[in-house]
Amino acid sequence: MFHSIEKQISSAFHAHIQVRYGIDLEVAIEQPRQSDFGEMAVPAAFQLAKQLRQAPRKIAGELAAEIGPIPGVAALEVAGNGYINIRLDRGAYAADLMRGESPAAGGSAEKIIVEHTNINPNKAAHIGHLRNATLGDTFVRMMRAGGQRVEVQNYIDNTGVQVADVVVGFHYLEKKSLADVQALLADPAVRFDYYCWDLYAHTSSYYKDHPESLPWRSATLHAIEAGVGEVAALAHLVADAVVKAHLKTMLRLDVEYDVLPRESEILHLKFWASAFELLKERKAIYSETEGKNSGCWVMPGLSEEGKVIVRSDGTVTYVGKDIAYQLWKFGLLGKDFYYRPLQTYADGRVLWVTTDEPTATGQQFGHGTRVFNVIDARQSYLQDVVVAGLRALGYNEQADQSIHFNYEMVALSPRCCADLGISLSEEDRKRPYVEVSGRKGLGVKADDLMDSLIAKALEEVSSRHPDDAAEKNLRVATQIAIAALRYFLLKFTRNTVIAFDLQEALSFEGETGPYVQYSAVRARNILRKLEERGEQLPDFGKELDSAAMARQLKSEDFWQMLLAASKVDSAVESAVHSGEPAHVARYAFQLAQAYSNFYQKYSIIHEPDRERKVFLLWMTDFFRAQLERTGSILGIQIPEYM
RNA sequence: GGGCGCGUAGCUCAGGUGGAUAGAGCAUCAGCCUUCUAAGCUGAGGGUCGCAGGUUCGAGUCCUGCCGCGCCUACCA
Repeated sequence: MFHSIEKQISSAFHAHIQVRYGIDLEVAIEQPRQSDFGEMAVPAAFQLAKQLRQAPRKIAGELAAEIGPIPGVAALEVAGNGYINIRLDRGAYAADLMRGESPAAGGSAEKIIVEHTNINPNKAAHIGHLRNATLGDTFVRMMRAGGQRVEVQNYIDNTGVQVADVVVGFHYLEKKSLADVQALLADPAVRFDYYCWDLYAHTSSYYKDHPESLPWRSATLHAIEAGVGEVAALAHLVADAVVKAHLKTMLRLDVEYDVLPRESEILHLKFWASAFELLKERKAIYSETEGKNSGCWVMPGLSEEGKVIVRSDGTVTYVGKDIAYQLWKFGLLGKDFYYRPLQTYADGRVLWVTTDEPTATGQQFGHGTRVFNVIDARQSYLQDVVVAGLRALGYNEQADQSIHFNYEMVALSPRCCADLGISLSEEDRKRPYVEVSGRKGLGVKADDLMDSLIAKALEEVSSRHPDDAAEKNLRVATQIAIAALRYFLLKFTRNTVIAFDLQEALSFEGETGPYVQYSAVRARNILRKLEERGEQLPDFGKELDSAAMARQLKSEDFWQMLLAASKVDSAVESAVHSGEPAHVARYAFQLAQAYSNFYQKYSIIHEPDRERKVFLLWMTDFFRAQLERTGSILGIQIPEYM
């Protein structure tokens, strides 16, 4: 609503300036810092001042006097040394809001692919993975809210070194057979992903103490790549089981995917071979004959010595496979996966996984026009190599549409390490934060964190609602815990290193997810209480015409609140544009704050004046709807009670 | 050495394309529950926006240099 008026005003000024001064000016609309300056401010006079060689104030005066009426606008005022401040017609604005907005047309031909989560399937997910998944999932929700077509991919590297290391742990260190590991999986007392977490750390430290055992790793990798024998079967067993655990962990956060492209299929379907031919044919890589990279296929340009794509032993590096995958995402590889359904989510969405066997499903993925790779900032260099690869192949357009949606890592604060009983080296203790390391087994497991949050929320909920069923309280506590976690991970902008602090993450007060939920729950409570008293929710359309709205909105307080609540779309759109889910989180908080304030200040159900009461109820209902909508974009559900 | 990022209140962080008196949460202090849920609300204190220049009507924001911190810079992923 707010957004469409902004556009109207901008184009009205644009047209007028074109006619009056013959200047084609992109008219910006700002929001005044002080609310009593009006709802919008046009700084166009400043921009014109240079070209016209006149004082901004004088130009602003001319513009305001001559532009004529603009629909929805009540008044134009010249202020400061050249701002034109705009006051909207409040009654008309509110009446429009009540009528409901015309849904965003959207529906462009664009198909956006977002790849996120991408956890190596060799251990339990940790807090760093949660930041990735939450960021990716929220960004997807933001774009889908704007009517975009988005496909979510979660890449599974089920044949890599990390999986191999856990297999080494089972096979060489623990001397477990395939059947032994199957038994382990069947044992309900064992959390398999946690077991692997420890085993991975164990194997890593074993290599360190016994470097002579490193050939185990390459032998295992070769067996996995060849795809035969017990070791290969073991690798599949481990990876599949851990993937299943990750999906379950992510589902707790309401994170869903459309497809899991797996490295094993990239291997078996020879995606790399196609990409390799393409790269050679178009001279994007060359065979190095001297220096330290002698015998390798190298991509030039990125560093002095170039980036090795194919090692001297003929095996391809990770980046090479990534280039093939990126080509596939754009439909440029000339090859495709086959797919089979893996599971169906509660909302009906089907999750597919790649396979190398032809299937009759007719399902298709990929062929995107834009690709977002949600990958942490430490991998910027590799992402640059992938994009450079596309460019070297002549795919400049796709290179431009390949976006590394990067974010900084989650580290642990020293206090957090102390709380968790993690002992630090002398060196680490001096640092502002400590990097999470799967290899060292250093980190906070995602499920443990969620469990702590739920336990804490449950304590609160049951003390407030001792009479409600335990099962119901648990459901509410879970919703609160997840909201707290998602909000915590989203409130930081992407390039901020999160020094994870348990105390802070466990907080449900102030700028948190539960605060947002609480505000919406209160709004709902009022509407419910009204019905419990035997009153009916008024027919707002009938009782509040624009004249009534205008009377009520003479109150600056009400007007400012309504204005704030009507900006969901512009907030989300600008957050999509800047690629910052944190901006949506912040907006949700501001919305909640505004309603909390309103709730505290005005008595709604007990308001004696009928028109005012109906208006207050309408505001309550409007806020409720806007809070729920913004919450759902953040992946935050509003509980029944709190 | 090179590349990227960061430095804003005691702490943790926001501050689209330069714009009006630099904001929020936490913490601290002082108030508000017989009245729609106190996971809340009101108020107070707290700032040389790392430092120094530059660009202009105007700089936390743009440019240069310096200082401090982090990440990356593998024939690991």
